[in-house]
Amino acid sequence: MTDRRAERRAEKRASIIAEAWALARRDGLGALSLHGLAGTVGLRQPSLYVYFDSKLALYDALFADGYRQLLDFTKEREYGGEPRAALVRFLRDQVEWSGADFVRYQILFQRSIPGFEPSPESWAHAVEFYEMASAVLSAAGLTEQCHVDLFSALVSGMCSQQAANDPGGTRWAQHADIAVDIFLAAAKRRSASRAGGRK
Amino acid sequence: MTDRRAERRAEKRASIIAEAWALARRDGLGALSLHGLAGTVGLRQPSLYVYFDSKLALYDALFADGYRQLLDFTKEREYGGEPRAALVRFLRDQVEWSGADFVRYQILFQRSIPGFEPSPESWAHAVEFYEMASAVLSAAGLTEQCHVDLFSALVSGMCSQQAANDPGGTRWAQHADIAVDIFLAAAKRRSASRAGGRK
DNA sequence: GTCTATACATCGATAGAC
DNA sequence: GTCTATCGATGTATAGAC
Repeated sequence: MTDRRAERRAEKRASIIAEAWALARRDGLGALSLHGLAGTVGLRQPSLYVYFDSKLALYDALFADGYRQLLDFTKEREYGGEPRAALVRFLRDQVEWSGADFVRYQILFQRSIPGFEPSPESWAHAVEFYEMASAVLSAAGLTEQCHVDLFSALVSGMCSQQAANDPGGTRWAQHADIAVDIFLAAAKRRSASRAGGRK
Repeated sequence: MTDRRAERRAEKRASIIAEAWALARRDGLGALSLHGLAGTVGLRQPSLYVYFDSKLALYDALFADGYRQLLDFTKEREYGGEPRAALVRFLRDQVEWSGADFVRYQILFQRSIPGFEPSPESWAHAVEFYEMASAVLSAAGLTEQCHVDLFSALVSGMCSQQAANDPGGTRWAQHADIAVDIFLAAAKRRSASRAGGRK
């Protein structure tokens, strides 16, 4: 009985979040208002406080939901198998996923809302994702810290350019294989030069 | 006479812009308000309209001022001389410069203010900068379009990580030389494989 | 859980006196 | 060029009835 009630409540909360995404995509993340959001879900603005403690709590819910989407997306694909090919697919998928929704990218990876700081519970999702990502990198032989840092920066840059300049497209995603080649060659050279350093 | 008046006016405008930077750094770019800004420069809020047509015009002035700073910074350094070393210096300087001021990075390279679009005059500064930057790249032998795109994405990613996660530091800037090595090696391999393609 | 009503603050922008 | 005064809209949040 109480389960049923909690379930209804969770469904409604989810529908509010879904509308918040739509509204933010239309007007901009920073222009999101509780009045406007309430209107689109058939409520009055004060009723939103039944589901969210504050506006920042709503942003936090969006943040958590965005990472939840990213984790689902990443898990349902398999990045096992041949490591180099897996890394290429991973990179391309990440860049395309970022380009699919600019405001989602914005709230997950940019700090654009004054005063918003993700809660520890929401951060936990982010941490889980970064652990999955680094596993894919190291499986392909990208283990040197500086190479990992640079590759991460490259992923970040490709994603931001894709999201900002070619949303929904593949202008940067299409270079995934070349990007991986470049870095794996560097990693190989590095280990070779270390092995040959005795001469 | 009129020169004198125009000069005074320009000075005051510049001081308002300087205070706007300080305020945005303190409260966040999106939290900047004309009331607050007027207070810090010893004016009442309506008086700001003597210097800026609207709030978006103020953001546009910040955008133009930020690129002006970037152009000055880039021009006063010389990126002539040995091309590889020049590219390394260029990359390191750009990343450090981005990390020196997060809100400046934010307004120049991210789209975080709903409704703000730089004016054509302000965009001209941006274009001038990108022409300088691509000259440094091509001098070092980075001419393949996909390599240029990927290197640009890498610069963007290093700058954003530096600005967001280690402002004022060198955690990403210090990898400039390795980053350049990686890309120049790729460019060299590419041209070599093309030359040997006849076999 | 949803509503009405409202408090209370802030904001951008304009009008008009000086 | 700066001011006072004010408009009008918007915004978050709370109190209390149902």
